[in-house]
Amino acid sequence: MEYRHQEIESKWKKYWIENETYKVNNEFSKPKYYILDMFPYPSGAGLHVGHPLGYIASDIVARYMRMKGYNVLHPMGFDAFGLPAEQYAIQTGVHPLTSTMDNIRRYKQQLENIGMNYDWDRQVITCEKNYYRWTQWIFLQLFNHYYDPVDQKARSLDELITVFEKKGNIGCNAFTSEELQFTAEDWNGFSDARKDHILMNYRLAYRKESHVNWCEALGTVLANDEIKDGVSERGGHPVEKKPMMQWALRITAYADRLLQSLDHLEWSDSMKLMQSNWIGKSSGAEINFKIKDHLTTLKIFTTRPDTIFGVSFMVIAPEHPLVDLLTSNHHQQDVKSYLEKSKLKTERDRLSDTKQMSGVFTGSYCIHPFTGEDIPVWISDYVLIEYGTGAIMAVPGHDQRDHAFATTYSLPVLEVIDQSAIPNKDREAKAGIVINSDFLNGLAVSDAIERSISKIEEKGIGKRKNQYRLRDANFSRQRYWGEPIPVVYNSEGQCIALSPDQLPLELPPLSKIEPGQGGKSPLIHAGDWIKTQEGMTRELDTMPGYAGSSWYFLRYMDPNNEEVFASTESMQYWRDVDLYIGGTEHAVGHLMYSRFWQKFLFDLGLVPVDEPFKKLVNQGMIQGIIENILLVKNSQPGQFISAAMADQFQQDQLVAIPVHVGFVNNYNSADAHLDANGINEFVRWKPDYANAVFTDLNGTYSLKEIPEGFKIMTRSEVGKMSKRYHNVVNPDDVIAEYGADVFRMYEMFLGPLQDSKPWDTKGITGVAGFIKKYYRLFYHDGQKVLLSDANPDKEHLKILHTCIKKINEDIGNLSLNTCISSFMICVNELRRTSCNNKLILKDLNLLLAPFAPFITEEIHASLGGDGSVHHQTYPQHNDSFLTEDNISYPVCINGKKRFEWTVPIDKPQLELEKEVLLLEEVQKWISEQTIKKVILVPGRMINVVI
RNA sequence: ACCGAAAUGGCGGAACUGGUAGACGCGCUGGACUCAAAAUCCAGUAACCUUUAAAGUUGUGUGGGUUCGAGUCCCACUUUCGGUACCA
Repeated sequence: MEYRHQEIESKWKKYWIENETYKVNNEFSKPKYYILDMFPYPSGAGLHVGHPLGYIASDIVARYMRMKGYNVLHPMGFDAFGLPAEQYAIQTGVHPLTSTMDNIRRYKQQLENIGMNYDWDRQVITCEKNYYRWTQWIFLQLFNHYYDPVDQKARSLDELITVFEKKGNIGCNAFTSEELQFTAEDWNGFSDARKDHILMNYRLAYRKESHVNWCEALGTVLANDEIKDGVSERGGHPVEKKPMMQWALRITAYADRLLQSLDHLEWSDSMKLMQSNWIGKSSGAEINFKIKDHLTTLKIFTTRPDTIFGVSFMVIAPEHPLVDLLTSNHHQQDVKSYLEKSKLKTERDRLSDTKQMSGVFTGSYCIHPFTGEDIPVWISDYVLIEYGTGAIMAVPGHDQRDHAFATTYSLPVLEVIDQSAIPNKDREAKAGIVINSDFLNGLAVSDAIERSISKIEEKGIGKRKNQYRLRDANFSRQRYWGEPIPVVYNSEGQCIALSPDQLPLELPPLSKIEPGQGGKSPLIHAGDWIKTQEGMTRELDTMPGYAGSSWYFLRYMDPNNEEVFASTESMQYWRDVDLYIGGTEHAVGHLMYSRFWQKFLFDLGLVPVDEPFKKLVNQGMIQGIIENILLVKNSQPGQFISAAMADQFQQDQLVAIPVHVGFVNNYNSADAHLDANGINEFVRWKPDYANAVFTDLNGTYSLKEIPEGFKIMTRSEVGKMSKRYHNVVNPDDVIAEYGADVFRMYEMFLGPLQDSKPWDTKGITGVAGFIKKYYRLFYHDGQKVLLSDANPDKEHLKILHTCIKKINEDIGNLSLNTCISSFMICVNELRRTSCNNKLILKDLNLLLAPFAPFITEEIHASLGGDGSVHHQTYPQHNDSFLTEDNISYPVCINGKKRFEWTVPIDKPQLELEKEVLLLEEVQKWISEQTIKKVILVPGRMINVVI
């Protein structure tokens, strides 16, 4: 009888639920281990084979740690608010809550089929009000706190108000985005609205004007994802940047701490580097340039104040508030048309276009603070309004892009650093001696930077400043399917937060989801909900996707608490995540926001540690194969050509249309194609192409004329597995065919956890064969094998303990692919030596349990074991079983291996060195040459150098 | 454009701090069992040169370098993947 996985899996799934095998209690006497996966967004396509890669790995580690005696917290939940559900609702009318809950049910079932050991009583769903109530609560805390950079912590806004009442803000260090000064008298005289406006500059959750992607034709704000090639993906309408009042989180207040505490984390260096580059700290100076014939100044930031004598023009961003003021009458037209062009460009385009610079002269000049010369002010979109002050002093002599710009518009290039003594000099290198620069002449760059800053400060025209690339996080979405922001506005537009006891502010039901006028969120249609009884108006924006995911790991510690987001007691015990596994796609966004929230909550004394994720591992992505069919652009009625003919066309004449991989024959191979059948399926799926024609090397045919054997080759590429590419592979079919244990082990066997790889089931029969062989150690022809109770012999102990040692080491390194190989080797060896020893096989079964939870549970029971196999103690190897008598040395001549030499393991090194030279194989190579030296690495190799 | 990662047989991959390149598995070839097939088991399998063997040569994306010795370290580059609200 073969191993019948379906029967056995459903039997144990049921047992585990009935016996609460995976129930997690706060057992404070045991050491804790918290292992977490990044929870999924429950997409309509279901769980795909890429998700479980990390989930299986963490499931294995969780089971392993439990068998090692830890109290393991390994929860799962759902990041349930998001754009796709809303888009689906717009298309189909199905309410996001309905579709989301359906998807969650499906995901849960799929996860259980894989044999995950989650305690579902701890599940967190971000769109449920008992969860988002606390997301709103944390938002209120952010709203009611400011940041004190001196004490490096968040403080209550009430304290700040008291200070303002007594002393105004002069000499106040609170972190702020406005440099407005006022006295206590000023403050006390301000209107409520004015005070409210000023406090917005301090709150950690605040409102400000930011730029959004506005699509006039669709009447809505678009996510970057909804824009392709600068136009809306839906309908291809133009998209432009538009300023709108938006909520934002003042993450920049925490920039330094987010950077500093990276050092203490067990994250990969590349991950820390990405985070640190994202924060992007740079130091330099902020300088105010006088504007000729105006009273205002132009504030710029530069990291190279040493090159101030090399400034030949200024550049401001097209969105800069001084654009109108600086544009002279004569230049109105040019500026206007330039602004319109650049509005349509995405930020990425603006940064990518480094070869083709564009800009326009304003007609105005700044005055150089030291030379008094006139400096023309230009507008260019290579300067971004969101970074620094949105304006720069351009030094084309020592900055690549300024140089490109100067060349394009024939502006002067001044050299102020002598780099003649520097090899491989590059324009931007901070090395050399300053020249042509008055008081800076003769100084080295680093000294000149210091000197110039002191001079600038002395003159009162600027100051030393650290600048961060990180910018405040936009927290507003003009969407329905997100957490409502718990604030209301009075008739003067003053913003008033709800009190915590008014939470949760529930998302009102909406029968129809569509944007309101002027880009308002669909909540505008929520009728009574909008106005409170007191005559206030509710905030209509909702929170972004990352709100709920910024703190969910805390809720798992105490998921059903009604009084607080999690009790102090439970947080004291679980503290932080010991191992966090998730994809690199969250490298900066989610991980940065979570760290920020954690630090904020830590400042408030609400969590015991200020970093949430001690150790982080990024699993690779399981990619899909995207199969495309090539359409000739602008062809009527639509001509598809075989990819074999693509070279007969210009690249930009063809459009690749992703087709459902199910239609493609020999998918993911050189012969991937659509045959007549596939073409028919394709047309049924995309009826727009019913009249299209299909061309291969032999001719062009309409749908009805397609001859026998006709093939239209597809173009295959590797990419994300996603609903939008119609290439999602579900684990369900694989599990139905081979069983969950095989699926789990195969995903691990594919390669290192951290690597990305395309999904392919080619090798799965190897793992299936392993499970069958394993089963046959215990069952043969439907009969239980009679196992021996004797003491195990030396050979079998060595086979087993070699494996135990390797598995323990490899799980520690998360090298789970090599674990699978080790199991295969072990089982092959035991079979080769016809092992039927019960003690050996029992330990092997324990060893395998975290990887193959079902079959090992079955075998544990059949061996008469107590309770669940997953509650047993994990085997530990014994070195005394692993000793060897002999060792085989590779012998190299000049570093190249020539033969192997087996010697007793305790042979002294000196003897080895002597005897090796006498060997026939060595003599052969020496012949007439002399021996220069012999290198012996004990236990590893011998190299004879001649 | 920028940040990060990766590249090893026909394929997925192994090789811990520089020390036997290709473990394990897939695929392929041959054999055993079978009337036959499936399943299972056994053997072989980097390329090249010698038609066997032995021996040898070349080989870890490309080009250089360091070293007795490089898949591993250094420099430059190519391609692929992931990310990007954002270079001062």
